[in-house]
Amino acid sequence: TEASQSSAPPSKRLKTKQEEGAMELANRPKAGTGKFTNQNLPLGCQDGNLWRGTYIPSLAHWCGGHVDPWTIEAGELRDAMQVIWDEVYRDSEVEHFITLKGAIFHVAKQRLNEWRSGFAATPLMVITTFFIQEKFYNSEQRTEDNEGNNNKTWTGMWHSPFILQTFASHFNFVAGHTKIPGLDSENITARAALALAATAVCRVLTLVAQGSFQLEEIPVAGTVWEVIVPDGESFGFNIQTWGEMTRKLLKPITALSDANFAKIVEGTQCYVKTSTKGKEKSSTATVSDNEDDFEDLLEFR
DNA sequence: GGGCGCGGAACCCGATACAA
DNA sequence: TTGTATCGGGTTCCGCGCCC
Repeated sequence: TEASQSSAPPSKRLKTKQEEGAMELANRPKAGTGKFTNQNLPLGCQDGNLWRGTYIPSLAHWCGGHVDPWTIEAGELRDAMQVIWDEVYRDSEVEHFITLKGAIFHVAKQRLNEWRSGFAATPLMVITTFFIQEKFYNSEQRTEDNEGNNNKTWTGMWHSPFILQTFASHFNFVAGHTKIPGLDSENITARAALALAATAVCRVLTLVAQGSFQLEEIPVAGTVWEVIVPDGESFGFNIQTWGEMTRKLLKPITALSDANFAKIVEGTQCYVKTSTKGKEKSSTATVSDNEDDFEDLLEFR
């Protein structure tokens, strides 16, 4: 499988011990909170770290594939969950029919929310690091780049380390995903994830251009920086503000040849965490300076 | 090498904020 | 109100360095 050949399997934290307290809880949300938790999942599905180590990555892998990740219809998501479930737990005793009201659906959606919020958080961190390292933050340049929502400025975006690093966080999240024949998962190419990554970077640069992105130095031992972004729908990473951008980007990304897309993925590999050896320090040291000569969104060289 | 301790990443959950 | 997304931080575990 492609997973087994990946040179960088960032082996999710392994759960060696079995869940002690997960014994006999009813398939019902915890009293009071009304929220499902892992404890409500079918007994045994977390054994061997299958749930977090395989099931969730496989689901995110599917979500990052070719569909608009903002608008996956619940029924369609459920169906995909079911197919993945049947495959991941094929050899174990754990059978389950997933329902829209059940624990699996809700807990998995929670994990998917965190998957998507990772797209929002990564470029914040990356670009913050960039500003600090390059000491750009206090210069006036940050307001000169009023690229905003202008798609023209996004030509050749595959070269941007910001986007590649953000894209890489997707591969870190889905590490451990397994082959799901029922979803043709081997041919899923993370195009939606790239669209999300590009959108997320665009969001942060837009915040910077708007002056909505504040860096504050926290006076403690050592130097700690805090990123401050205002609350509110227009500043967040959500479908209302960024769904359209994602959809627009998804079109040309979908139209890319497999070969060219593979080149992009290859470009992310230096940012994908490796397991043990050759632990690449994912610094931003390779920020390039040739951002001016992009001609076409789809250009490759 | 093997045990130990530390630092930090990953995972998860409850609280909170926000939307329907 | 109920339902959903996000935040903050507690807990667990990994990986590394240190000492024996």
